Amino acid sequence: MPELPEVETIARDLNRKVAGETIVDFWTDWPKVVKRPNPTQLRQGIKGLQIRRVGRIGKNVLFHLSENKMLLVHQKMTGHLMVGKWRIDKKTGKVTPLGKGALQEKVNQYIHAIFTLEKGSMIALSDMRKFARIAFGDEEDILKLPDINKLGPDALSPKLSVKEFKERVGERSKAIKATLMDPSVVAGIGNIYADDILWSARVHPLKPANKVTAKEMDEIFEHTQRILKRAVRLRGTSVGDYRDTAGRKGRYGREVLVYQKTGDPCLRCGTPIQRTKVGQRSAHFCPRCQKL
DNA sequence: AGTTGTGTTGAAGA
DNA sequence: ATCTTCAACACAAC
Repeated sequence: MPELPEVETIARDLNRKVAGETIVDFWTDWPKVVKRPNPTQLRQGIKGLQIRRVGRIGKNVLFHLSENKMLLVHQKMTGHLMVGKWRIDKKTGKVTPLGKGALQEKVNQYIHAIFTLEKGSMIALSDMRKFARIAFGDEEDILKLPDINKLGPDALSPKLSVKEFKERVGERSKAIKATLMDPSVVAGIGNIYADDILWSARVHPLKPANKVTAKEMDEIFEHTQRILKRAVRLRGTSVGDYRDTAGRKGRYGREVLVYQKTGDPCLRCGTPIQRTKVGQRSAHFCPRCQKL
């Protein structure tokens, strides 16, 4: 479940580990993972390009490459990029991690794409549910893709003011939780953090966004910043199968406030946490603290 | 053994 | 236009 803090962690790790390296090969056993152009063209086009820098916009990982090329990876629900070494059996498509450690864990074994680097290490995409997508091309074309172009401001962008946040979020009539999670409104907030943010701000997840008071909106903005930054420091959440580039878990999961804590006492008032549906996603909240 | 739920988000349907 | 539902896919838990 890579949300903003998880993607940020991965992008930073990658920048530290592979910036300056040259890509010499690409392999996949799941052609659909390459959204554009196609696996063959990606393989040919990316050979010999150097990774200049790795960054992030919303939940997209962006590799800035030489010759003004760009590689975009969206990890979607269960995807995560790792750096290490693997043996690829090209006949059976079986990928085996070399060496011991976290990369041996089952959750890290659903590898469907690998970029080989000049010095022998690899960037691998493990994705159990195969929702992740890769795009490659000229930087200007990649940045024009709706994946990037349609995104609202990044939730942690220093340029995002309370005023703009209020204007964008407050004009929607759908539930505040669904609005916070809508990437075209604000980019980066997913289910886990939306639940924790709304609990912290004491706002009911089903309250229509345009009915949220100015004061509540201030609280939501404040807690969005605070919680996401804290989660970045803790290297994200691993409730399910998220792992960092070393295949290791994040630590925010240990201190989740309400997400998936149905029946547990509210940390403020002790009332059991309830679970409901917003859209077709679960939402967890305290029926006493969080007002409609 | 079948049903239900799981992070995302685009596209289709209303 | 705007909101809701579904689909992509695999697996664990009940």
